[in-house]
Amino acid sequence: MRGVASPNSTVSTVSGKRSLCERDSTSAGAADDLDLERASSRGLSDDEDGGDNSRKKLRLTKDQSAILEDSFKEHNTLNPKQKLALAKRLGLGPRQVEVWFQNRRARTKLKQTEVDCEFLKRCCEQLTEENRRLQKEVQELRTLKLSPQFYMQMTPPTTLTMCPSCERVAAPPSGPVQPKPHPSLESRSSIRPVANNPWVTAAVPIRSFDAIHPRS
DNA sequence: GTCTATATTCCCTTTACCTCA
DNA sequence: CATGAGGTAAAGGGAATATAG
Repeated sequence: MRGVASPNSTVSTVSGKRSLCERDSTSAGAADDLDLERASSRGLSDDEDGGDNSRKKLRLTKDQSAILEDSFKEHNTLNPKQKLALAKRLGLGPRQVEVWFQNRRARTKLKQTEVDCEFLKRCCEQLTEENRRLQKEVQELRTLKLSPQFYMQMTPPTTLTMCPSCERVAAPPSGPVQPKPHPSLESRSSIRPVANNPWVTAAVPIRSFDAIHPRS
């Protein structure tokens, strides 16, 4: 929910939206020395100094940053009262405090996105490795099946029932145990029988992992 | 009860400034 | 000293929400 604060917001930030340029007088206090310091270090030219609408990049002091951080830890959004109190305490404008919180939330989000990204990357790596291992296993089994000895011992081909939507194999019809069918299959009749003949599957081209993911 | 205008806040993107290697 | 990269304060715009008339 947005705009939580607006109902009892008797305090308006002068021009409604934006304009930090017109900082309220309270902001002059603590940042005074800082501003002076910066002004001197930047060597402001005389012509743009006076009625400037140029941005002044304010660097928050360590104390200000620490207080803001503490406040952010408590609650990452502010209601108008809290904002005003904090602004007063810091000697900043309410809009500055608001903007700081917005930027802080953005930083938090960015960091979280990075963490999530790392996590997904690791998941992907693990799955890739698992896939590689399974491919190898399939290859080995196929080699085994192709040997004459295996062929002689083979039972007659059976059929599997596969769910057309999720492609899950339901159950071998002639198996000793009849597991419960896939729930979605109970009311469906479009069941596609899949041959379990080893020679049939061979017709499906199985690309090796390296073929799919060529390495440079 | 519905509509509309206004105010406020939020998020996202961009810009501008500052610091540091 | 100049410069480019990275960090971040601030601006601008759009969307959502609340409220008053």
